[in-house]
Parts: sequence; structure tokens; C-alpha cells
Amino acid sequence: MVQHRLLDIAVREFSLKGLEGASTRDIAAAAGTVMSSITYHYGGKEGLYLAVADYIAEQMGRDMIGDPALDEATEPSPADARHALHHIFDRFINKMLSVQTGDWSLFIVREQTNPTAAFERIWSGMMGRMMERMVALVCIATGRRDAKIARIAAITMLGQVTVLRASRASCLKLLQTDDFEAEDIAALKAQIANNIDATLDRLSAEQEPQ
Amino acid sequence: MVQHRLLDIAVREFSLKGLEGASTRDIAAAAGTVMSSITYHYGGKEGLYLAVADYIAEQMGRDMIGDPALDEATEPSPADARHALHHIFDRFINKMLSVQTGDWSLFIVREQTNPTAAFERIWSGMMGRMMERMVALVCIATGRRDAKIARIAAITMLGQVTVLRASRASCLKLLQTDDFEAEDIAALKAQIANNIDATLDRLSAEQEPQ
DNA sequence: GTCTATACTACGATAGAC
DNA sequence: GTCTATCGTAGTATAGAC
Repeated sequence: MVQHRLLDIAVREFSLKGLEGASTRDIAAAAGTVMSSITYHYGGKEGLYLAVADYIAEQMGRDMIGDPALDEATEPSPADARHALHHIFDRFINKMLSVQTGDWSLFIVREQTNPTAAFERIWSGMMGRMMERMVALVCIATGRRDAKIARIAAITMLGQVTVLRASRASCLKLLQTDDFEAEDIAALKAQIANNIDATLDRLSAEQEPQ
Repeated sequence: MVQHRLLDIAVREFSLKGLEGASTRDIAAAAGTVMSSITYHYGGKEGLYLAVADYIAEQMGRDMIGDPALDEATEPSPADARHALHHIFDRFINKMLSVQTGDWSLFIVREQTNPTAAFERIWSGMMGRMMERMVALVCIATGRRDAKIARIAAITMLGQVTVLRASRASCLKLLQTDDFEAEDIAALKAQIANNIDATLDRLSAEQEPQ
């Protein structure tokens, strides 16, 4: 499939060089076709860029969706909600450490710091739903109704995971290694899980002001 | 100063579009000069890129260096080390939220996920020293000698701060606002400070295995 | 659907005027 | 130091052959 190959290459190119920096000729050549097929399939460079955004949103959701922990229909107990959060973050950490994620992480960060229409597509897909679900689970797990503090707590949880990608080189420097090793990953997961529990415990203990 | 104007523009352009995507003509024009002055002052596009890396390293260090908390000569008490960590992170959060940081955050993330020679320059500057100091302070604050767990803890602390930049749009979506507001910032700082304390407490309590 | 051919614009580097 | 002029290359878009 030409379109699939084009997308795979385009993800890497747009991620690394941005919309303006990437070359449609290079992308087409690397995909084994010619530039004009981009015009045909996507209407041009910008169309391909948006298609990449959708593609990334789908890729990101693929391993997250279908997870019962993310099923918004269920209303779990506080203990179940806590367990679901741990489950989500465990998957999330694996995702951040996977090599494929390296291809599109910069794409997302670019859209995070300088959003275009592509960010809305990504957020509207899996990302927004996943994050709102996280907030809901924090609320349930802590027995709090005020979502504001839950949202802030979710942000700090999120950061502990995304840093593994967004600050990958610094993390590796700190761990004095060239690639994340199994024992490092296990220690990181344990540390993050502990931090999540500590945050949930504190939010549960502090009585919600009325 | 032409060089200073060139650097200011180049930071934004290289950050957004990367080395290959940015246009020297555009940078020069925005700085009110012509492309050949980049050749004259920096030897070419690549020279300007590296100069930008140095410039960013300096900018990042400017508000961090000179901080007594970062003075590596001193050997503080555990309580002082904890206090110093809080001080560093408070400054760091302010930095991540400042508008100027938006100009070069993508530059750093790009180098984090796809390091070039520019990353070494940035790490060799303030960044590496700051992070190693953080690890040292965590060790002192927790009374632990094994730096590995301290390094992993430092990574999770770091993530809670950098997420405000690297996932800015998502954070704002979660907080349901268009820009970080004073009360959100206060709540974020409190949450992060609490998380840091909880991590330090846990590492202090768990006896170091011999 | 895929490719060739073509038109036009913009790129970085460099040489040389002032 | 700063600029103009120019070179060779590479960019996107489009029309049309097959």
C-alpha cells in the first residue's frame, strides 16, 4: 500500500523537521514513489501533515483503547479506580519507552508547544479521552468531587511518564546509560507507581473543603 | 547589535523548524539584515545553530546559576538539601512557565529526542550541572548513598516540571483555560512540592539495602 | 492510480563591491 | 562589517500521458 508507506515515512519526517522543514520529494522517494502521488492522495503537503496527525492519534490509541480501565461506561470503586490508574500508567510507560514512539513524539511536542489544527485532531482522538478518563479515575480513587485538584494531580502524574520521551537524552545521561535497561525500567515504574499512590493517598486524606 | 538580533530570531526559527527546516534568509530578514551576514558572523547555518545552542544554555542557566542552592561546594544538612531542592524546583517551574522559555523549549526537546552535537553543548552547560546537583541533593536529603534510586527519583521530579512546557497544550486543556492562571500555578507548585516531599520521605524511610 | 514534464519559487554558499 | 549578485540545488504545484 503506497498510502501506508507514505504515512510511515511522513511521520518521521514531519516529526523531525516540522511541516515546513520536511520535503515532500524526500518523503515520496523514501516511500518508493514520486511527489505527485502525495498530491493525489492527500491534496498536498498540508493534507499529508493532517493525515499524519490522525495516524498518530490512531497509533497512540491502539494500545490504550479497548482497555477496560479506560471504559468510561463503568463506575468503579475507589480501589478499582486506583488499580485502573496504575494499569493505564503502566501501559503509558511502555508506550513512551517503545521505539516507535520515538518517531512521533516530537510531532506531538511540537503541537503541544505550538498547536496547529493538527493538535485538535490528536486531542479529539484518544489523547483527550484518555486524559479526561485519568482525571475521572483520580476523582473516584480519592473520593473527591472537585476536579481541579484532580486535574493538577493528573498533570504531575502525566509528567513523570512523558519525561521519559520528551527529555529522553537527559534521562539517559542521568541513568548513565545509552538505552533504558530492564532494571532501570522496573525501578522507574516502581517509583512512579509509588508517587501516584502517595498523591492519591494525600488527596484522599485531606478532606475536601466545602 | 546585529549578532544579538540574529540569535534571538534564530532561536525561535530553529526551535520551530529545526536545523534543516529553518531558512537563513528568513532569519536574516527578520533580524533586519541579509543572509550573508550569517555566513560572516557564524560561518553558515550550522554555525548559527550551534551558537543558538550555546545561547539557550546560557539563557537557561542565567536564572539558575548564582543560586546558593546550586553551589556545589557546600555540603548541606538533609533539611537544607530538601529546602534547596524545593528552591530549585520553584525556580524551575517559573522558568517553564515564562513566555521566553516557549521560544527554545522545542529546540531542547528536539535535541533530547534526536540529539546532535548541540545537545552536548547544552548538557555541558548549566543543564547537566543542575541535574547532577539535584541528584546529589536528593542523596543528601534522604541520607542514601546509592545514587541510582536518587537518579530515578530526580527523573520523576523533573518530569512534573517539564511537562508544563513539553505538554503545555494538554495541561491547558486539562485545566480548561487558555493560559496558566495564578491560582493554577500556586496549586501546581503546591502539588509538586508535596510530591517531592513524599518521594524524599519514602526514600528516607526505606532503609538502604546493604 | 501512478508517473513524467514543466513552471516557478526559495534555498544556502560564495565572491566581490563598498 | 554589511551589502549585492549570482550559482547550483531543491522546494511545491499542476497539467497531462498512460
